[in-house]
Amino acid sequence: MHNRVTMHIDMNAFFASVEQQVNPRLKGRPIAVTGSQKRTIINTASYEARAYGVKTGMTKVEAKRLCPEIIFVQANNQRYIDTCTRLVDLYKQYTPFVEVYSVDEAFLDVTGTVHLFKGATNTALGIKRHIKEAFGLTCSIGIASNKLLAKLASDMQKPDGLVVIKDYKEARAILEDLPVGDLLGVGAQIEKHLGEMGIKTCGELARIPIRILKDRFGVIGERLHFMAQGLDDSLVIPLGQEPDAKSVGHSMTLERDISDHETLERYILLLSEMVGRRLRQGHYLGRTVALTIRYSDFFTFSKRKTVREYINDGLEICNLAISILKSFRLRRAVRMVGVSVSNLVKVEQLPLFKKDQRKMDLMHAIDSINDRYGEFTVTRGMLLEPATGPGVISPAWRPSGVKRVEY
DNA sequence: TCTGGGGTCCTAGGACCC
DNA sequence: TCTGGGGTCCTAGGACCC
Repeated sequence: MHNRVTMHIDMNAFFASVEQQVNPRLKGRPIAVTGSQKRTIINTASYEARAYGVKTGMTKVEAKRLCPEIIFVQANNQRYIDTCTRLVDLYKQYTPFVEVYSVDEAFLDVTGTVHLFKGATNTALGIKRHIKEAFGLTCSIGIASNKLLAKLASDMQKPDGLVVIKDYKEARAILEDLPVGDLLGVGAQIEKHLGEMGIKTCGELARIPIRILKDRFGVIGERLHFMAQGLDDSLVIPLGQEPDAKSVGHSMTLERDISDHETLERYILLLSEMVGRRLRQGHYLGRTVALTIRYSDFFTFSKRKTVREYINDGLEICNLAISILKSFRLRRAVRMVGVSVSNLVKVEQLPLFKKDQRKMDLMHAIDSINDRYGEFTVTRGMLLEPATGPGVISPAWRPSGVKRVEY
């Protein structure tokens, strides 16, 4: 078991705080960042709004009911991406081992550098002050000997927190009464199943023999056993060393439910072009295309098709997706449609055949124009009206590689 | 103006092959 | 003429994360 000085930094109410920084009128007020679409949800609520019970995932109507004076702000993705990128630059002044866990969270392995900043606590205080000065933002920092405990620690004090878990003795004391649901990887389902076994806290979980957990929960049962004791040997994965992507996809909830194939196929083309472009940007090709459909009653399912050749052309992706659509009968109006490509390979070298080379050149030319002037300046025609793409950046966004999405 | 969007990992079952 | 047993590839779906 490694013992690394690990830090988890969690930006407090990130999107909302950024907006309050940019627009002083919003400071101290209950605000909520939402998407641009008609059917959107609360992405982040400011602490002022959270005091009224406003939470991520709520509809605007719900939020308004809880807090009539709430101010809705449309997400500015580029702003959050820029801030995140600059935050990472700041972290790099403290250690080269920075893992961008999401747009508002990062792990830092500072084992080798804490001595330069007079210890772990002072390093964290320095980072907090540095962020406050440069961005006007607050964060919660957790420090411990591994990622699991560091993340638990950063969760213990919000906003503007700093919690250090010094050793395993202290970790065990914290874990003893900690609800199992607070562990990373324990969601509502597993929590419920554990509850049925009479296990509510990590302390209780730690005393269950590993074999029982493994029989009941499989692979994740083993992890539960170790996590309940504060043990975690996963390493901080520094920027640029992330594993290759396994899938790339886009989906969109339509403004209103639709039933006709023709309209649906146009959305599928739009989504396929978006996916293809991102694959090419990341130098990926894939051979499995999945089509996801959500009906008006929220029933959601997906069907996929695997082909022999690797592809990353939007039109080819689209053709496959449409052939999937045609392979079954729609039972209801469609609320959401998604296209994703998996079974990916990363291609470092250029294609072998002249014909393929020309096709690639064309696609790259189109891509570079789109890079400069925005998505869908140039398309293969017949696409939908502009501004139909996703409105809010996913919190899982990362500043490098294929996950880069800008609209 | 009911319920977003981007991912990962795991499981289970069927087809097919030797 | 009562039915093995691996292994791989593929599909579908669920649980979970931010």
